[in-house]
Amino acid sequence: MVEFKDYLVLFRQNGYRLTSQRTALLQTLTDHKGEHLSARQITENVRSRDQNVDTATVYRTLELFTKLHIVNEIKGATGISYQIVPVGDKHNHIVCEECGTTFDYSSQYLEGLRTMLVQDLRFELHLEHSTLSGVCEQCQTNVSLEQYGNQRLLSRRTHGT
Amino acid sequence: MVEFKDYLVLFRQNGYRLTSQRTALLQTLTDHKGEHLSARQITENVRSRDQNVDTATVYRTLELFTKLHIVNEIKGATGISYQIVPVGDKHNHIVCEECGTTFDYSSQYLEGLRTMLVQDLRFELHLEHSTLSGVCEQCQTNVSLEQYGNQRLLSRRTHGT
DNA sequence: ACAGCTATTGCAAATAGTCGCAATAACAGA
DNA sequence: TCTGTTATTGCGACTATTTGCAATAGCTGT
Ligand SMILES: [Mn+2]
Ligand SMILES: [Mn+2]
Ligand SMILES: [Zn+2]
Ligand SMILES: [Zn+2]
Repeated sequence: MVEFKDYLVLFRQNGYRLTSQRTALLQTLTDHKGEHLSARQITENVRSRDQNVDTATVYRTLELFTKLHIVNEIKGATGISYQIVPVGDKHNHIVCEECGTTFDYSSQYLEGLRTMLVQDLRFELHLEHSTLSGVCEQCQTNVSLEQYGNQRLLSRRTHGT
Repeated sequence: MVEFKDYLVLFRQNGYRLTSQRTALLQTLTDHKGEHLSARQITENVRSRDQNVDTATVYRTLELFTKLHIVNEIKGATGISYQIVPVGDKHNHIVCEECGTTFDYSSQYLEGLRTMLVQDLRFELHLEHSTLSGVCEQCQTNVSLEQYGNQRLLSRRTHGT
């Protein structure tokens, strides 16, 4: 309650209101700091505290929180997930296209890119929440990669059993 | 038909088959090279050539093509869109969080990041298809930005009309 | 050209996510 | 504390995306 004073200020400053539903969402998200929660998981958890919050409200709230940078929207292999923005632990995500694992890495890696984009394109990159993809170390060795033009291929040769 | 020989090889090599539906998809996508098409647009266009392709097939095909890097999946402000991978014109996307515009920029900007991730984390980044977000030049000047902790806020002060 | 194997498809049913709207509840101002 | 304004919510309807399964059609080998 009193912990969310910062959020309350943030809401007020932008013309939004702090409702019981939003508080429930914040509670759920902070309780699972560091985890990647799906919309469904969030809905269920929120409902365990505030009986009948509608899914529409959850989605609308998640969208708002994302705009306000209260949460990060992460597009992993299993779909979209959310996590409260980790203060003091700014990290971004890279997803392995082979095994689907999501890895964290420091935002510092993006500083160079950020600088270049600002200089050349005047575009101010937000580096608190991005998801890039590629192939992790393990999958690079396990899998026999091949070339097709300039692109990597799937390793899988046969389907089914 | 004969143009898609490369894709046929790609399919075969990985145990996939070149069906009439996949050909229709390829046709549609190449016809709109450079554009960002929604699943709906693709479905409609595909149906104009191959009467009754089901939406399920379209989604499944799009997923396959994405895995094979035949198409890029782009998450813009209006939702998800697809485009056939542009050979010789490798570019990535940055979306403005304010106005929703999607901008293209050369993959070269990501080379530095790619090198670092390989060296430090042994993660092989795929830089043919990424979408980052931030604020474009126009919105930076138009909008009065404020600070909250370390994060940028929305500009909007009041809602409604 | 034919046969067998199995990847792929359409269909239908299930989920997930979105939207308009009238009722409600924050909140700024008195 | 009371009041007016309007952001927000729940609900129902709607659209989008996913999934299981039996029928179909690529493809490889003969
Ligand atoms: Mn994380
Ligand atoms: Mn583009
Ligand atoms: Zn992996
Ligand atoms: Zn903009």
